[in-house]
Amino acid sequence: MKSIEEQSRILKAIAHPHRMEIILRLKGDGCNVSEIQNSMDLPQSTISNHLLILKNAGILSSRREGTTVCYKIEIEEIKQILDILAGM
Amino acid sequence: MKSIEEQSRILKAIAHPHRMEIILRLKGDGCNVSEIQNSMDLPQSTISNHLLILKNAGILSSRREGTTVCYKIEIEEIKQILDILAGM
DNA sequence: TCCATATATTTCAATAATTCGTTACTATCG
DNA sequence: CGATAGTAACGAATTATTGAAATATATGGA
Repeated sequence: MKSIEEQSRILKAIAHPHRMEIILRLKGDGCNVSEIQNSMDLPQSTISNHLLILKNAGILSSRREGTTVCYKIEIEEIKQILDILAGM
Repeated sequence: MKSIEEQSRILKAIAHPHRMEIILRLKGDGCNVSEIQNSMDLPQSTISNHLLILKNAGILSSRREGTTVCYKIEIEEIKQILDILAGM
């Protein structure tokens, strides 16, 4: 069971419009960075930065697949939280 | 259905250890500010500021009861989200 | 009205987050 | 090996958040 500090670090990582969009995209099939970039009108470095923040928070993992990198949601509960928010 | 921006504004308001503790206290019976202050070792102005942030986000409402002020959680979903986090 | 208690507001310094251009790395292909 | 595509890291400018002291306001009672 995580401490309040850990819980709030996770929440803070999600609590940003761009990062929420990124997670929503990863919830479906989308996986590599280019796809995310193409669907969001932001510079590559900005997307990469947000991905790193989510990864450092333990929310995403990444693995290289040849020349691209595939990101994936590691914490199931994150999806539940986004679902609750989406239904508000 | 709220926009991503609105959703992230709500999340951002919760995503702070002090504010999460405040919400946890309000989930139970606790209600007025002094009780919260006494159970958390923080200056009054700090608590008051956090309460304001939560109120501005629409998460809490307040009503005066004589000399004290009673706060209450207005968004049920917030409790669900905290429950999910607590179970992680 | 004056006081004591409860809560809110203002304000400021310190710190942290955000964005994005540029540069560096990594893997594949010819 | 050199070129190219995908991604990460660096660094600087801007903006947001945090915590707390000082101050203000509200309420009820003497």
